[in-house]
Amino acid sequence: MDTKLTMDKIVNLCKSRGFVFPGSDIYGGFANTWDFGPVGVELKNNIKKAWWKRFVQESPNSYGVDAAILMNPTVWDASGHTKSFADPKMDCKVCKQRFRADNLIEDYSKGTVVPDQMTNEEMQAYIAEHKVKCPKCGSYDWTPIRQFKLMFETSRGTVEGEKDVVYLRPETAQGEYVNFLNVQRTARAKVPFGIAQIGKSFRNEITPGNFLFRTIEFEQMEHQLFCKPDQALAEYAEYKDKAWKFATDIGLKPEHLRFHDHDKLAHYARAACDIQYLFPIGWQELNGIHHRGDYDLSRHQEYSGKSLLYLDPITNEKYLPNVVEYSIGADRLTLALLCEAYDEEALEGGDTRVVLHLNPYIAPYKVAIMPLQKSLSEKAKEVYNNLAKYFMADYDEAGSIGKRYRRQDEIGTPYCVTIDFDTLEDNTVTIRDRDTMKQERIAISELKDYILDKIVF
RNA sequence: GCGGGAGUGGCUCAGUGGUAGAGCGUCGCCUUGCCAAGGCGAAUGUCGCGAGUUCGAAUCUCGUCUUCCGCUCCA
Repeated sequence: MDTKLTMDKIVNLCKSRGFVFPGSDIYGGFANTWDFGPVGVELKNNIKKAWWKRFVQESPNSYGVDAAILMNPTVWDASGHTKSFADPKMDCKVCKQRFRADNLIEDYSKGTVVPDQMTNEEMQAYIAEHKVKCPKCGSYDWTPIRQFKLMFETSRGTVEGEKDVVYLRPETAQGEYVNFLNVQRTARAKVPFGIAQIGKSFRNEITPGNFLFRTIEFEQMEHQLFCKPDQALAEYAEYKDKAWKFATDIGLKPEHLRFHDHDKLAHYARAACDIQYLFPIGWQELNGIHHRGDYDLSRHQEYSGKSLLYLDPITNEKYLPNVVEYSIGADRLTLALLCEAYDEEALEGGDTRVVLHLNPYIAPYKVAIMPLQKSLSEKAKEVYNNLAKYFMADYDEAGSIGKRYRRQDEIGTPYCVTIDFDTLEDNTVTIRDRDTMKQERIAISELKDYILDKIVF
């Protein structure tokens, strides 16, 4: 059997076992959208829980928010998205390549013209006047400039014709920035402190999707640390360690992770670095850590007209904190963990089993209860009902016992419990470990604590 | 948006003009009783959709939709 991991194998397992289905499946799908199924939603929720636990629950100076997806449109002017997230594109009619008009002008003029200051009409006139040619094929045969918007637009309005454009947020970060003082005041937080948020973002990208890797709707897990400007670089460095520790703790192998520092920085960033993961499609970004300086707070101060200065209660200094942002895609992390956990193991007798070696904390089901025979189902259901009060448990009485083990292996269930005839006599069961396939006999009364001990993050 | 491939049961595919098949999977029963065993049985398809050609279309023609792979970006 070919044991090389491919994205196809992950996609197929996800579809057949109920992790992830194509979005709008019965209509033939909808590109770059995916629906999480019964076990997928458990997995993803557990991943989010683990992240929240690490970055909020166990971080005494961090606080959560859940901001609205639809924000006052001025927020996106302040953040720079209405400008930078709408690219003026032109297609070469000869070779069918698409280019950004501003890049064409910048390259043609060798930097002597600043297209950022130009309107689309001016850019188009410039290109016509200088007969700027296609960099690829050398032709001069362009389509008109079309605004390619990366933000999804919708409208708000009660009267037809009097609508205002509003945007589906392209990132969650602004929800934390605009609530900076609200959180600081109500939590009585002292700098440095963090605001965390998990939520959906939307980007209208024409992109190769690579399954969950890039989707038009995705969930971000973000932590924004507000700190004193002279401490920002130190915090930034510390965040690299924190991000790395979380990635490895949740189950990604260090040899599949690496740092990647950015040379070219986004308009808001003073320093930026990614952690990349070795996906089946190669090294790709898993999360980003950005030192954003006071860009965001100063812009929001400017556009809102509200002071966002922090008053240090000890030194009485007044200043605009700097922000260190740590952001990771929940869907992307889910994909990475599926890739990491996926294994095709050769068994004695030439058999193979597909098994997901997931961290027990994030596994969809913690335990599967299986009666050896259907005549034992009453006792088995009793055990199941008791355990289901504490964590996700599965119940399976269909097919041979071996087949049921394999089914649980494929969805990463760390423990399988079988109820046999001895159980009726002495109230003990066999518990089998997913990774080692070792079995041991324990009392029903100890089952709950036995499993709870193993599923701590 | 452009170029190229592809759409037949849940999955993988066969079927090139005569009103749909296999394997796997699923479900039920029997058997077995701790790692995908075996037997019997069952369900699931207006062959992506819409026109056209034809006595007759999964099969030929046109259109359309969806999806996958390449071109721009990013968590």
